[in-house]
Amino acid sequence: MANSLNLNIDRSSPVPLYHQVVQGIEAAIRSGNLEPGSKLENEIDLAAALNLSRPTMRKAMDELVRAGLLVRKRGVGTQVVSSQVRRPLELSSLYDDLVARGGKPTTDVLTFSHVDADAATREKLALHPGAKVYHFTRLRKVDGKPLALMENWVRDDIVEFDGAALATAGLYGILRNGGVNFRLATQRVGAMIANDYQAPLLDTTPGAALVTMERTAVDDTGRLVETGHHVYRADNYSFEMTLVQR
Amino acid sequence: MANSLNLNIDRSSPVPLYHQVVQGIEAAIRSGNLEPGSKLENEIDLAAALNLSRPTMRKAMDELVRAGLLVRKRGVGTQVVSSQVRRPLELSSLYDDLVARGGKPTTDVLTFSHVDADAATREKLALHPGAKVYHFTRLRKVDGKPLALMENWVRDDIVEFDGAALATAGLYGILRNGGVNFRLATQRVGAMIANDYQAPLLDTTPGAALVTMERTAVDDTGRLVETGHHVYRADNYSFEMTLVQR
DNA sequence: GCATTTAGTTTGTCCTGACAATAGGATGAT
DNA sequence: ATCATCCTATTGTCAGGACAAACTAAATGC
Repeated sequence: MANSLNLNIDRSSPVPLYHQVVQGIEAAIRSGNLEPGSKLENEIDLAAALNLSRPTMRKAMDELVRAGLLVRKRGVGTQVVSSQVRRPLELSSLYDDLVARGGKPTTDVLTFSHVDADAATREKLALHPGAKVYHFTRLRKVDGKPLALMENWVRDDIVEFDGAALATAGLYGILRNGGVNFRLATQRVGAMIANDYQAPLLDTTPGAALVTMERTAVDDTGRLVETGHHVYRADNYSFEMTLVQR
Repeated sequence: MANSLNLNIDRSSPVPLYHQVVQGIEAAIRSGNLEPGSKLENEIDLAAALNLSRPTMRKAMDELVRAGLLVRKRGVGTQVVSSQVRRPLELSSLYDDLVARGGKPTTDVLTFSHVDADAATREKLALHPGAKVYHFTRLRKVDGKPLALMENWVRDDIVEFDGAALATAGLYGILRNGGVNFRLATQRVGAMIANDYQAPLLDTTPGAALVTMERTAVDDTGRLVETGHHVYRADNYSFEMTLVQR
């Protein structure tokens, strides 16, 4: 539709050009300026219009395809994907999620200790026998209502921890401040029944459905930094994700 | 570690060069030939060793980084990520998953109908009022044991459906045979308690934990082809995924 | 001995250019 | 009118080069 999408590319900005394009197109889509189903101009013309090379333009569109916002077809063109598609799965913590949604998260630190890692934890974090970890359980509330019960184990050779800090900042925030750059995480989502310990903390009854999530996070040096087991009230929380065919 | 990883690149193959590299390195990692934590040669030398250009080599490594198998750091190098990392989330059906694992899946078609889409379905598939859809429920078993109860709605203007075909082939297989090229899907994973209808079908008791999954799939033309609501026994199934920081 | 600078290595970004593969419509023959 | 063929538009793949930015480690100065 020759929608010339008037983007501003700032060549003096430290933000890479392709990323500026990603942000621009994403904003145009989310604002409705680019309608779902509409066709974009072809790569060559778009690149020329913005004074960019085709590889740069292509890299930007690659990201948007991966994010599930665009669909490409050889010989045909590129199309904005029909709405419904939300943000893809990102490596962010629940705390970040809640802050982004405008909720007011608070955290109760239920237990905090610095202990020898047991066999299961050593396996998950690839630690030597005798290594110690921080182990703690937290209860996350939003606007006073309990949402998640979290149990975590963190290597002790990266950041000095204390229980008080955990009450005011998210785990990932503390680790990032301590110089940890997260790169990837594996997580497993399942379900279980609330037991007698969990139910009162989450303000529900034993036997209620809970969503479970286990996650292990890796930093940019390849270290397994943190592993955790979280449970959420099923009526409050679910995991949404976008899968892209490759 | 100058691990020269002896790959064979076949320039006459229809498989893109960068993808051959992806497959080669992935195989080397999964076979243990490239150990977790070990460092790869730098991009330039690797490209030269395989007689490829650096952009091609880079594209291959990009994919592996996204897949969570490699970690890169400017000025330092590229490293094989510590094991633990399984396959990332892909757009495949449960049927495909089970076949890949070597199980013997069978399917009972419980109900099958061709009906007017209700408001909720029209919203999910972006259909006009009065449009019709195929609606069916299936019970998926592996080696005779029930695993998943699935309820799906499919547009009726793409592929002609009949209940018998569903008993022998997976939904996605039928649609793919009908010319549908899936591109992406959004799904939401949560939990619920088995009710009186679900429990006997899944060979469990009312009140047991179930994993729920809702999915809507989009094809390469942007059409919302299929939406479904599946439930799994929590003791048999969970969703595993790899999240990559961008 | 310690902090600072400097040089080297490696990945990150960006460019120009070229050809291949595919889809879809236009064209032409039957 | 129908079918096969050609043409065009568009994305997919690949090459080679250049410079920037970040990190490491060695050399330097105090």
